[in-house]
Amino acid sequence: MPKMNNKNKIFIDKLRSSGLRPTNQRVEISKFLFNRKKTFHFTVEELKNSMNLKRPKKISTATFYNTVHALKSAGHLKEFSLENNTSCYDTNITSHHHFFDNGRVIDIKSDKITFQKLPEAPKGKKIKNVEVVIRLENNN
Amino acid sequence: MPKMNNKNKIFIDKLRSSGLRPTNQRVEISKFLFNRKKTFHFTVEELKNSMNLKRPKKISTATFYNTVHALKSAGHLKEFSLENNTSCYDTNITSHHHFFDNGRVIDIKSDKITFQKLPEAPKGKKIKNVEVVIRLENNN
DNA sequence: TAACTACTTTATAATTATTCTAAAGTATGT
DNA sequence: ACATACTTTAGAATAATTATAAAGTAGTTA
Ligand SMILES: [Mn+2]
Ligand SMILES: [Mn+2]
Ligand SMILES: [Zn+2]
Ligand SMILES: [Zn+2]
Repeated sequence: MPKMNNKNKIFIDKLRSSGLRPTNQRVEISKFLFNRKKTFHFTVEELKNSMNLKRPKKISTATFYNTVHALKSAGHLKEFSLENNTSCYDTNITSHHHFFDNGRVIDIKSDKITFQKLPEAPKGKKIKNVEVVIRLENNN
Repeated sequence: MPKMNNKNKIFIDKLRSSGLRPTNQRVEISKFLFNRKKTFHFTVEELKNSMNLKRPKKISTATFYNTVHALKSAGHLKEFSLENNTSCYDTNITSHHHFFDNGRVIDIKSDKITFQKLPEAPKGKKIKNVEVVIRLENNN
């Protein structure tokens, strides 16, 4: 068996809990996504391009989509739509908000926005979550 | 010249101010969009299907896209992304918020949501707008 | 280890929303 | 009517995503 790299345990666990065997490709993707200090916002295309750029043997598009979807379904990633109608994934799975600054997405911690007034959910419904997008433009 | 139908003036004006000549197809689209009391949220596909359903001579896809884009660029429609990454257009061009209830989009008037706290824009930037999405789910 | 099985990866095809192209149609000004 | 410019349309092209199916790999068993 391949030697169990203990320092990868956390990345492997995210795969396992997503129902995925920790293959080489998947572990590399998981490390690339989660082995960082700051939130990572990415489209699958961006992820694929940046990971494949440096490697001789490319990981296929399908593997990127499959892995990201599984991680998302298991709750290890959040998904939202960018203004050009592509999916953006977010390694910050806590409830939070975003600045949209042209193409760039920036996290806003949940406690930076509080409400004075919020509407009631329509009859028979309840609120699942509340997400705020603050669109930015340049000064002057 | 075709007799100037005065009751269509408002719909024709929206086209003219979007840089479009008021052709038959465009006037019909403009009327379909704006001749209603309540906000209309739609995708181009939905618009095309519902308008073409009843008519013997179909309006082409390109005409729907072109007309909607021109109206949007002129500020007569707003655009946002649905969760399945398709463009949703909104006849309510005032600043407002939305409930997302499964596939359905419902307006929330701007004054129904007020903030206690909002973050500052990053250096060199200012806030263009703030939009809230409240996602709903069924009770129990 | 060999064989068996199940899961993975990949290239490629298919799909969907959208945009582009270019030809044929229509309106407008003279 | 003629010339010109704008429109409509069918169909091709694109881009993001999903599906397919063959070849590869890993885990298990004998
Ligand atoms: Mn998806
Ligand atoms: Mn568009
Ligand atoms: Zn985020
Ligand atoms: Zn609306």
